[in-house]
Amino acid sequence: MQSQLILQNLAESIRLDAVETDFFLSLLHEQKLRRREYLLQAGEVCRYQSFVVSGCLKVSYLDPAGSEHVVKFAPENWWAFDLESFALQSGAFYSIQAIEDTEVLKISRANMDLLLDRVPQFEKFNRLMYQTAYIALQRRVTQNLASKADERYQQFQVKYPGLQNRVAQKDIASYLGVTPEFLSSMRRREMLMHF
Amino acid sequence: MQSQLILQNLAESIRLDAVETDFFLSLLHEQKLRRREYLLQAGEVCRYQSFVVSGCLKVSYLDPAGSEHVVKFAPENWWAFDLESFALQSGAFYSIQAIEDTEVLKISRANMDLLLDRVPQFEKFNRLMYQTAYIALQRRVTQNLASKADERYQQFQVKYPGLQNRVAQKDIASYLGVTPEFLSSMRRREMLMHF
DNA sequence: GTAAACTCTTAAGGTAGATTAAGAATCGGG
DNA sequence: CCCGATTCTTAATCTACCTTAAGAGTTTAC
Repeated sequence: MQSQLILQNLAESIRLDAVETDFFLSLLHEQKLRRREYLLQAGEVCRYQSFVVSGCLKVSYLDPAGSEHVVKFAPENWWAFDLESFALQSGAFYSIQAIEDTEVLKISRANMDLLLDRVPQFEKFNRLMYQTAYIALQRRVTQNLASKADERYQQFQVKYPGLQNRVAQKDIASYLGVTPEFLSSMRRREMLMHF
Repeated sequence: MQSQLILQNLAESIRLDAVETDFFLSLLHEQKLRRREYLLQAGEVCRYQSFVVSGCLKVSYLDPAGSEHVVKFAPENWWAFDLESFALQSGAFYSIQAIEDTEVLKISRANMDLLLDRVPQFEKFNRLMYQTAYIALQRRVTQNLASKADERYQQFQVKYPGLQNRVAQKDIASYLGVTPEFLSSMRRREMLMHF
């Protein structure tokens, strides 16, 4: 199992000893997804919290009119799950789909509860994850209110460096909240400006 | 002290005995604000978590270009604080201002820590508050992506029933992410449709 | 390996919502 | 109670972004 990246990720917020580390690793499941395969479909209960080891996922919402809105991308070293559905074990609002062949390590709700019980450190990890998620979301809301499409495009490039070359234009457009046609024309204008 | 409403609010998520209730109440501070007075200014550290007993607050963000974006309203029975600033004791991103004469009950960060220590029930209360805040925000993001100004106006009316008559049009416009002029013309269209 | 199905681009025309301006209504301070 | 400052409205003009359409490039499926 490719455990190095996830341990590194944990180490950013908590410190575990060898026994705790092994216990944590024993609770993980490995899963490989092909491009376009779903990790979670809207409506299902989100039973796992997933960490991306390689590849890339997209988290998106299908509105009643049938158009897709990409809410976030999760390339390697990102966590992806429907927080609401995982916490309440209710039907998921979002779908999670692989946009490249992707490998994830995931932990079930039951195992996470076990972990919280046996290794109290994870309370902190969880709390920080919630906090970070909330703060990131808040920032995105206020930025979206305050900036136009081209500024949001720049912010996307800062937040996800290099990802523009791995993700379909239409998905980037959806993330930015514009049509693919408009993104295309923004990109052209941007290129022309460099000559 | 007007403690009835806040106890009722707590009772929605946790159950306290008489001793715990008294201890909780002993940690609260009362504060009265005049219309236009600030409870928190952007940049300050948010030292209190505040509950609105009467009146109404607005939480807003001043973008670099100097225009205001209202993020939420807090009429009676709502909590208001800058979650990020309160949690990390960092400079606040948002300002909180009274838009009517307002009475709040607030608890300091230190007292909240004390409370968490002595009455573990509040761990749950806090976790639920974070969770709810996150979920509400997430809903707002996806709704905003998926709907136009007039639909958002309807959603505002559902979320804050009766508030349209208490809040300035310009603040509602800012909350919806449109100009006051455009809100005005939406309202006119809406009225005309009823004849 | 080729047809069908997506995806990206370009361009023309359309619309939601911004901007500017100016008058009417309302509010707030002395 | 009055005057200045906000706030709300209406209307004209403008712009960011959408829609539709169509051709070129790229994947996918058989």
